Amino acid sequence: MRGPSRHRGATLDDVARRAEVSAMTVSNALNHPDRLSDETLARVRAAIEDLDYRPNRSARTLRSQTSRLVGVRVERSRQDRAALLLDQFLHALAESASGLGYHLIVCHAAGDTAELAAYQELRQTTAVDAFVLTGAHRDDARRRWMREQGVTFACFGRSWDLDPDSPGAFPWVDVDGAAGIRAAVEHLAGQGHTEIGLVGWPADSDLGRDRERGWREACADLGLPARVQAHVVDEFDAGRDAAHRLLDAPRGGPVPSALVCVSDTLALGVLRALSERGLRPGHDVAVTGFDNSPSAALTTPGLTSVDQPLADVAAALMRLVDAELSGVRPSATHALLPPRLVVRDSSLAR
Amino acid sequence: MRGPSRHRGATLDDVARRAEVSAMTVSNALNHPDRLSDETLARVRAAIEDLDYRPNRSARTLRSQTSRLVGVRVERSRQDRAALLLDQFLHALAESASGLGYHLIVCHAAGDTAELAAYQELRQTTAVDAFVLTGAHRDDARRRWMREQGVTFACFGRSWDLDPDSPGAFPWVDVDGAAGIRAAVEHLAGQGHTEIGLVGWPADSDLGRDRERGWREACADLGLPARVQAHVVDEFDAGRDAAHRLLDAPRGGPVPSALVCVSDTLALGVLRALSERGLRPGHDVAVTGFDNSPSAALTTPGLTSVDQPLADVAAALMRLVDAELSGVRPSATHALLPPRLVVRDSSLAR
DNA sequence: CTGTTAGCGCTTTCAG
DNA sequence: CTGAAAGCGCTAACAG
Repeated sequence: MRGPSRHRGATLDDVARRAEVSAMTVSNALNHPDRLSDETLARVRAAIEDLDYRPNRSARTLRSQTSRLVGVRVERSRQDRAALLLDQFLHALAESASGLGYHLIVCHAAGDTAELAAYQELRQTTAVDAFVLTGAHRDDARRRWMREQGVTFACFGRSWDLDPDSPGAFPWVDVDGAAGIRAAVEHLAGQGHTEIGLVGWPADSDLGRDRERGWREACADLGLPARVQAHVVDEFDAGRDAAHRLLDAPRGGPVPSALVCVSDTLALGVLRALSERGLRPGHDVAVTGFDNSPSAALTTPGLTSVDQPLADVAAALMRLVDAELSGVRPSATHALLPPRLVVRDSSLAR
Repeated sequence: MRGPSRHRGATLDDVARRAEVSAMTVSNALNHPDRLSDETLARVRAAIEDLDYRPNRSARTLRSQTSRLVGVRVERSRQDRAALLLDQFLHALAESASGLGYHLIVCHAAGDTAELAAYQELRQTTAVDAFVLTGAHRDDARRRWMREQGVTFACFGRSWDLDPDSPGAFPWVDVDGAAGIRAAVEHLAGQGHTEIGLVGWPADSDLGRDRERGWREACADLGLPARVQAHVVDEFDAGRDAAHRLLDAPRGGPVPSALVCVSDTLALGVLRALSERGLRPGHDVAVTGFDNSPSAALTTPGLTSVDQPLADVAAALMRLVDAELSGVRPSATHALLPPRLVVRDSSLAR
């Protein structure tokens, strides 16, 4: 029933014996099926099936120096920030990886130096083929290291400081933050809001500047002022404080009736501030977030938020990695995916 | 500077040559340092250092049939449930693993059958040493499979149907749910509540029954009635509907002034219901959750919740796995860890 | 305490 | 299109 089962499953030789070919032919059936005649291929495949044969990754890696393992760092989540979506992203990445015959190997690291050390260790000990990075910074030390080492990688987060066609360009996938914020602004304008404020990140954040641009451009297109704004770090309390400041309308400035936030964390902080001021979200001040984190759906009132297509991001990243590892010239080395606004009560008057 | 660096780092032979010993001695320096004289050990270690040598996992695995890789499944998170804490748990697990010289390899699976298939694949192709399972069920097919295959594993979630000393017992780590709910009830009683209701899971959930027991026992100890209760699936809307039902006080029954929920998902649903009824959380009806998910801190008002010590759980799980793989008889094959109540505004009168 | 031999399971290389 | 030989880097088993 189970064939000539050795203790740990069938080997290539077992399959070869059964199919009455050499081990090499079985290997070719797996890796270069085009090299075999149809008849032989069918016989080998039947034998593989019969014996429930799976190639041993260690042996393969040892010989071919390629592991079909992709490294990914998992960061510690912070209680003062909405979920990092790691849950969804990692699942999606694992799914896409497995669809292409890869597995994910996880590493953790406390800081930036430790991150590189962890990657290096994974390269040296485990022959990891590639890495998926999240959150590209400008002038990212990680991508410099990857390039130096000649390691394949792809990044969730675009290259802000490099032209996509420049020699330093690297594969990335990102979500169009400006478009997401624009959708939020348009939705709010459709609700009749005319003074739409922004709660953004500090100016040194490329991601934040991109999202801010969406706000500014959408307001301009709609003929609305884009003047009420705050720029704070991505923390709950910072969002809360910012809302208080903006709603206090310093120096008799305009009072926003809607606040667009560049993250759910900030938006949730804004909702807290509204509560503290006795204002009703949606009714008195409309609020939108970004990320569509689990909290957005579960808080009360529900938080309107920009949903990132994480499954698509993950799939695109794995395709890029696979293309590079396969030596295929991919049709594009980067992708900017459109987000989708999920409307909930925090931005509706009733 | 970099020694006789081959293309992909130094090998055992490189180190052996440099230390003027045999390859075997270098191997022993790594795996059985007690077998070497102090003098030789020091020389080998210096050579390892000099060459920045790291053992090749594939070669080691191929030869010794042990990979120091631990498999863990990542599930898709659901938008209608509070974060599964995968973020925090996975990071903690990765950290504990790396402290003991292991790495985590991720697998995904759509259903229960697919899960076993994924584990089997990881065993056959990648020689994964052990698995960490989450969420044990009664009569769990996964642990039966693990046992049949002779695979090492440890489970986040206790064995409900087996005596810890019975032959079928397996290593597990869990959080004491009853104690967590008890803490919530005691806190509410301390706030003056005398009719404390429960929003629990269906009776077929062992985990839910355990938490319910905490409520029942705490109420009994405090001389309070434990009579208002609902049992629903773990979804936001189910919690919301349950709260409406309980607060409608069917048949003129008692109206609870506090609701203890067995999950944050349910508690967040309850908060939504309060809002729909124009009731103020904490002031009119106190609410507590379980998990201390990110949403608990970020919703308004903040949700009082039972925090699970995930870092401790992860560390204990990896210790169990390591003990079993090392053939060490562990001092205990399971651990029940105490949770900690985090009090926020949802359970405070002001 | 240290070294020799052999081979884990696969794929690269090169011949047929 | 198929196969034989060799060896990836390491460690188990044994010998000295």
